[in-house]
Amino acid sequence: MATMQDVANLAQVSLSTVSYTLTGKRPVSAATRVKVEQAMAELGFRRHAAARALAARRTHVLALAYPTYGVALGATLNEIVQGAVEAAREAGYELVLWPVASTEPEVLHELAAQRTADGVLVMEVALDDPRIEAVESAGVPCAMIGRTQDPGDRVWVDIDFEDALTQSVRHLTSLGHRQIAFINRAQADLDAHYGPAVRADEAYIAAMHERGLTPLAVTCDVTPPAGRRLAGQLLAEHPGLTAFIVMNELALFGVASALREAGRQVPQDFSILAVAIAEGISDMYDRPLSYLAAPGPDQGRLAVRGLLDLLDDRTTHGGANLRCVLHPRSTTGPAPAS
Amino acid sequence: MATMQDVANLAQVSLSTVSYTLTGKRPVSAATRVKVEQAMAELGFRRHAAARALAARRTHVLALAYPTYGVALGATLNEIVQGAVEAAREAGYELVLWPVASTEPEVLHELAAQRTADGVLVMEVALDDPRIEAVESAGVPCAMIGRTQDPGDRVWVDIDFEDALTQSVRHLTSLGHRQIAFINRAQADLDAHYGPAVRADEAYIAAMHERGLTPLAVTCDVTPPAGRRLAGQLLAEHPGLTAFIVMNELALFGVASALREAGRQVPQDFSILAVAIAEGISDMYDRPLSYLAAPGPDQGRLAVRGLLDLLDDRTTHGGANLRCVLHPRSTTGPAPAS
DNA sequence: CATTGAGGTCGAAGCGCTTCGACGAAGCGC
DNA sequence: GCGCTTCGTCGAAGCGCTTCGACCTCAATG
Repeated sequence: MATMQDVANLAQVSLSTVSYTLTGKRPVSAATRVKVEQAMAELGFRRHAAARALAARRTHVLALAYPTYGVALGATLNEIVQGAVEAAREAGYELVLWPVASTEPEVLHELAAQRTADGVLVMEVALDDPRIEAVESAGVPCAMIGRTQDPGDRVWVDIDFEDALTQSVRHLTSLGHRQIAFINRAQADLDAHYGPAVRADEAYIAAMHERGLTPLAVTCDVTPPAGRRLAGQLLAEHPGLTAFIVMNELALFGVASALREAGRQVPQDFSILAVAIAEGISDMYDRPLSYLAAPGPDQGRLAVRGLLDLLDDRTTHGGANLRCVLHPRSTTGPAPAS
Repeated sequence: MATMQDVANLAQVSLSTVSYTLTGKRPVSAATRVKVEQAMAELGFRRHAAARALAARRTHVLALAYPTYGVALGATLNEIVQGAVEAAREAGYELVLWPVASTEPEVLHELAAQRTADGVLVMEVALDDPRIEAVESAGVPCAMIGRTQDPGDRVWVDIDFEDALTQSVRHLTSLGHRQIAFINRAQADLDAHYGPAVRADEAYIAAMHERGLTPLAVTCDVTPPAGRRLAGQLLAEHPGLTAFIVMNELALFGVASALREAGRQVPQDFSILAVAIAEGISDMYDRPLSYLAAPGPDQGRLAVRGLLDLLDDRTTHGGANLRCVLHPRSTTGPAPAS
């Protein structure tokens, strides 16, 4: 592999000049720049990442810690990753993923302490997440996707679940629905103080109460059969229901089955509104789904920007609460005349 | 952050002695070891990854390149990642994920050329995948999960789809089924020469012909509604069908809906056998699913081992074709008497 | 016309580790 | 008791970069 010295020799300039052409931290004449660039091209030169990191005290790597709990990196998470990768690349950083269970923050601490990354994005943050402390105690800056109970002046990017659920209830009530059930994530998420589940739950209940309606909030495992079973049961026990708000990627598909089996036509007899899901998921549905789009790519992008600001102490700390955009398509309609 | 010199000072030994206690590449007396370890603990010392990588010419990082096409890192891919992470950690390596579209091998080349990883695992390999060349041309060893048309003497770990489909057809025919359809991945996968889709298709057809049966192989988008639509159509057009072999994580759930809607009881009237899916998916099904378990964790583990062998030139090149294990549970049963 | 300052380049000093050669102190066979 | 190897330790030479201070040149300034 060609080193910078090789490039310098071939271009007949000094080592440092090559470095400055690359970093742009000092001016370099056009003529020299051309010589150097030709030499680099000829040798197929690439900076050695470790050497650069050591000398510059900066790795140009950002890590994204995602929990390996549950089934998989779903579509929503995937969107976040995409956004983060793009934003990082634009700034000359690489993004790497650290699959680390949220139950083993020590592993995260180890990783961070080795300084292989300049900053860490922590994903799927619980309200009292030990991982934040694990990273920060290693002296590595960190940004949250989601947020803890008290984020302080840390960098975070979250979805505005209060707004999302308020919008959902408003949309459905404006269509005349009164008995609206909310199908949340799994009970385990609620128990683990997983922010989205907790906040959505509270916001839904508040929004219903505000309108003098009786909330019906339930949790559901993130699988199609669980959704089907649960929805079937709800339909049987609450015959007056006319709409579901679903914040559960996979249960969504089971809910659709249950409605078909119960002989309910969507949206004539029944409305379904999906909350905070990726566009990709909405396309997987069998008809144009009414949904509130999760701002996945923006979450990733903003989190990276915030983290980079922190690194370069362009001090714009603080958080962003991103709103979901309502896309009313054909699974929500006027409440049936009872 | 404490450096190795700090540790050496505190322990009153030389820098190199500290290094040798850590690497074990030269003997260190028990007394010294204790002193050094105490000093390290006291200072909270951790090796600086970049410095180590530069000096040792080894980053102790393995990268896993996974394509960002499609919806997400599904359960199967997740399993592979888990296995790989574990195997890497056991060997003192870190695993990082590189989300890189398979359509932009240049990005992969760039990444590899910077030598931020000692080796690259390439996932979801197509039969003619440009990514392999992209990595190898940067002088970085690479291992495949899946394999190209001609893997040469490269390291690869694949699923034995020939065997899996043969087992599937055998299992169902031994139960008396004669009209068995095969629901493969998406047409796009077949068009992209994605190995699993291609090999499974061929193997299914061969296995059916061998038994004098007429194959019915179809492709299906990886979504529940696509599965439902397709299965519904197949049931209508081929009333004699009594079994589906499904190699499509999400379509599986749609297939189940279609059967319910067609009034077919599983397994009395109809059998479903899922192929090469993660255990996690089988648990998501609404009854004990008959399936051939994908050896996900083993794939990841073996690929990492193979790659590490390559790095340390413990020359055990070559590939491994892993078999799926049949778990006959309650979605397959004797063919209905016609 | 001397003075300043910016543009452009170079040499050298590290960054925090690994590893090589060297060296004294044991331990061994004969 | 002699050389021999092995053990345990040290000092120093890098690994391939970034960056600082220094230096030279050539306007522009008053």
